[in-house]
Amino acid sequence: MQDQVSSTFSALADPTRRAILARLALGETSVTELASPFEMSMPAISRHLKVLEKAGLISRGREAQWRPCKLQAEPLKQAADWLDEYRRFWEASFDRLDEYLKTLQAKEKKRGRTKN
Amino acid sequence: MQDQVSSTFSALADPTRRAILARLALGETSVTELASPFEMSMPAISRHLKVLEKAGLISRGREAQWRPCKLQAEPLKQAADWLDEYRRFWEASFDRLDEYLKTLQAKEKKRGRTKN
DNA sequence: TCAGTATTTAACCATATGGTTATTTAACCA
DNA sequence: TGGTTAAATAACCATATGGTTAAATACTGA
Repeated sequence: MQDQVSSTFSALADPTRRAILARLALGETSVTELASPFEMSMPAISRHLKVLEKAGLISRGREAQWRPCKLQAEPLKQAADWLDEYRRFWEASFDRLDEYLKTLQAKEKKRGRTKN
Repeated sequence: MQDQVSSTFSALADPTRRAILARLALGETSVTELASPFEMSMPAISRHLKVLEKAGLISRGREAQWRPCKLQAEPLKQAADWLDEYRRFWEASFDRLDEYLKTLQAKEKKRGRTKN
């Protein structure tokens, strides 16, 4: 299989799955209720849930004939941590970013090659 | 096409593309240099770059026969904002999370159905 | 104009993804 | 036991993804 961060981002790349996670943020619930907002067959939802489960984003219990799903946020934290490395790029103004890159290059003692 | 957040997460789901972004965080550079760390043909890299470009994660210039790539962080911010909605789930201890869910349910004035 | 370098595009292939309907499994209830 | 509900699995299909090699394009520089 692939690495954790890849499978997390991959799971999050589908709007249906993100909507499912949003619903689970309100508390755990059954597959049928998770499926209800979508114009999609149960097997389709079932497979989305399998993707989320493999990515560690949900866990499933057993309660009579229901298989309640529950949000597991740890992989989201890892994804957020990855993104956080780039925070300075969207927080800095363009001018300040240029400054930052110049500082970086100064530290690298002109190895040439990369422009700017 | 798909929505912005979907194409961003989708682009980030590949380790090669994340490595390319990591390199671009050091400053803009050519396709050939971006390709050098990988055991992969140039066309493969070229297509990864196209995915990143379509997701708005990079922009490309023209300088003689080079097409320098540059990181564009705005979509990363949107992805981070999406994830941030779930921060409380990984920051809260399990006990505190349970408390939070109970509070939520209290507000909902027992509509029944969802357990916990 | 011609040769070389950088990059993209074309054509192809294998596997993954996301959906469907039909069937099966698991548990409840009477 | 048999009928009902919840959910997963099987079998199938179309399209997307990620790689390849070979060819085309865009620019440089003599």
